[in-house]
Amino acid sequence: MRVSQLLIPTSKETPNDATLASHIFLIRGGFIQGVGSGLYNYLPLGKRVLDRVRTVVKEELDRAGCQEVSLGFVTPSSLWIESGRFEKYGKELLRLKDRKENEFVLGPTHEEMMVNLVRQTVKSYKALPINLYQINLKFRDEIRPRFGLMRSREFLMKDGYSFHASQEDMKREFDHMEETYKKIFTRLGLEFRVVEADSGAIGGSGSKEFMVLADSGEDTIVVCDDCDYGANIEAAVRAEKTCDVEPPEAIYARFHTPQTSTIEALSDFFKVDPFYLIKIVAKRALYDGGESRIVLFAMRGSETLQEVKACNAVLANELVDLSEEELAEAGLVAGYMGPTKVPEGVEVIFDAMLEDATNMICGANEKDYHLVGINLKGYEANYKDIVAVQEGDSCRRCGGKLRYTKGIEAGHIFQLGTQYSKPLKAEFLDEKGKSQPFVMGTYGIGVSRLLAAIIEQHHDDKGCIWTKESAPFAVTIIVSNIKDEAQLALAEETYAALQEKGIEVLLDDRKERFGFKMKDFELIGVPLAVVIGKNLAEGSVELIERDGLEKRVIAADKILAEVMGCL
RNA sequence: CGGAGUGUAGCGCAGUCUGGUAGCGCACCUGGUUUGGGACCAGGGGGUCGAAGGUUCGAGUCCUUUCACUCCGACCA
Repeated sequence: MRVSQLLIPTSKETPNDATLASHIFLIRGGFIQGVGSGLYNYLPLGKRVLDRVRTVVKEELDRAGCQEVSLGFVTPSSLWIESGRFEKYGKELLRLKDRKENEFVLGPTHEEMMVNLVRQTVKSYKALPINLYQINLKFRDEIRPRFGLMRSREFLMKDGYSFHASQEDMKREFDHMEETYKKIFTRLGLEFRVVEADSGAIGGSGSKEFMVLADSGEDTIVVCDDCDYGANIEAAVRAEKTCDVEPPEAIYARFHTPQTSTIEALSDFFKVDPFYLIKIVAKRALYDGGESRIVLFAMRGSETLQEVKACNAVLANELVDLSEEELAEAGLVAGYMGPTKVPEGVEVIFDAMLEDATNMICGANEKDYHLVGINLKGYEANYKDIVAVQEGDSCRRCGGKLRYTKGIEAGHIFQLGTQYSKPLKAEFLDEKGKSQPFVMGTYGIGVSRLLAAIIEQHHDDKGCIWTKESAPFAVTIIVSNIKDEAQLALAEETYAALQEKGIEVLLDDRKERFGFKMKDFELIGVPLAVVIGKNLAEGSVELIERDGLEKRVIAADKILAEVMGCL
C-alpha cells in the first residue's frame, strides 16, 4: 500500500479526553475515530490490525476443533425472557422495538442465541461434543465508557460455546480452551496471567480470566510471589488471618460513645486494634421484579468489603448505596450500626472471619452507643466470605506473600453447566434414550480490547510498537526525498519485490519532509522501516526496528535479504 | 446514579463577565522555495456558535428549557 493513497489521518495533537497510551496513540495514529460515547470507527489501519488479531484468534480456535458461525446481532427479547436474564442483566442491555412494537435487545453476549441454535439442530449425544464460536459485534450500554477501545460500548468479541453430554467432558474442553487461549495470547506477543475469577452476570461455576498485565489495567488481581496462584480480587482467597495485638477483654456492656462514627475514631476511643471491631457496611440489594432489601455486611474493622463477593453472598443482581434517610427509615443509625438486634426486615451477612470471634466491639444500633464484649462463639448466623484479600496476606496454597497487580481482562472462560440449557429446555437424547440438558462451557475474548491491550504493553513515548502478529504492515519503506529519482526508483523496486514475496509492505511516497515521515513511522508502529535517503549516494540504506529504534546501515543491494531476515 | 465541567471550522481553543462585522493555531486547497527529524513565503476555502423558545432595534454573548459529550466518585455507615 502506498501511504500517499492510504487514509491515515495522523495527528500531532492529543485528543483532550484521552489519558491512556493506547487511546492516545490509536487516535493520533489514525487507527480509530471516535463517533460518540464508547463508539468508534475503524479506519484502514485500525481495521487491518483488528483483522490480524482476529485471524490469530480464528486460526487457533479452528485448530482446536471449534467451528465458526455468525449469529444475529439483534436478538428477540423473548429468548432473554426465557433464560431469565432480560431483567437480571440490567441497564447494560440495550433494548429496542421494531415498527410492530416487538421487543429486541442488542446482544451483549450470545448464550441464548447459541443455545437456541443448538437446541434446534442437535438432538443426539452422537453429535456431541460441539464447540461453536463467532467473532462479532457486541453492545453493552456501559455506565461510563472510557479509555478508548478498552471500555467501549460497541466492541468486537469472540464468544464461543461448547456443548457436552457430561460434566467431565465439559471440564476437558474447558482445560483445552485454557491451553488454546494461552497459545493465542502468546502468539500476539502479550505478557499475561491466567487467574481465578468471579463468574458475574454469565453465571456458572469455575471460571478463569486471562489478564494482560499492565499498570493501566482496570482489574486488580492478587498474585502470590512464591507460587503461581493468581486470582481476580473479586474471587481471591487467602490463608486464615490472625492479629498479634492482644484482644480487649471485657464483659458484655453498652457504652456511651459520642462522635465515634468511624472505625478509626472507635479504634482511638477504645484504644483497640480495628481487628477487634465489627464494621458494618449497609447496602440495598436489588433483585428481579424491582424488589430490594437492606443488608448489613459485618466484618472485622481491619477488613474492607469486596462488593462482588458481597453481592454473590446475597444472590442479588446489584448492590447500591443507601442514603442516611433510607437508613433512618429502616431504623438504623449511620456510624452506630451493629449486627445484633437489627430492625425487622434487615438482613445481616457475617464475614467468615467473624465465626467464633470473641471480645469484639460493635455498634448498638442506637445513636452514640456501642456494645463491648461481644462473643460470637457458636453464634448462629449467615457466614460468607465477603471481604477483599489485602496485600501482604498469606497465600492459601503455599503461605507466600500475596500482592496486588493490575490487569486488563482480555479473555474469560466459564464452566456453565446446565445454567442456560435447563431454562431454555435445550436437551438431547442420551445413550439410554433419555432427555438430558446440554452441559455447557462458554469462552470469550475481547478482540477489539486486545488492540488497546497490545498498545498498553507495547509502546514508548513516540507511539505504538505493534507485535509481529498484530502489526498492520510488516515493513514500511520511507523515501526521504521523493524528488530524488534514484531514491524513488530503488524504493519502487524494493516495494514491488517485497509485494512479490507476499509481504505486507507500506511505501511512504508522500511529498513530505524526512522528519514528518519518521514521526509517522514511530507513531504508527510498523515493526520495521527501510529508509532510503541521502546515503544511497554511497550505496547504502538504513534499516530501523521500531522496538528500540535501532538503526543499521546496510548495502542498498542487500535490502531484500536483510528485510526477509528480520521478519 | 451523585458531584464538577464543556459544547464556537475536521482537531485544539479564544471571544460570553460588559449584547453591535465570526477569530487564532494545526489540518486542508493554489503557487513558489525547501527535502535526514513534524519547514517557509504568499494567496485561499471552510461556521444553522449543540438544539428549541424568549428578552432586545440587534444575541455566540442575557433568560428559560432541552440534548450531547467529558472528567471525578460510586469500599469503611
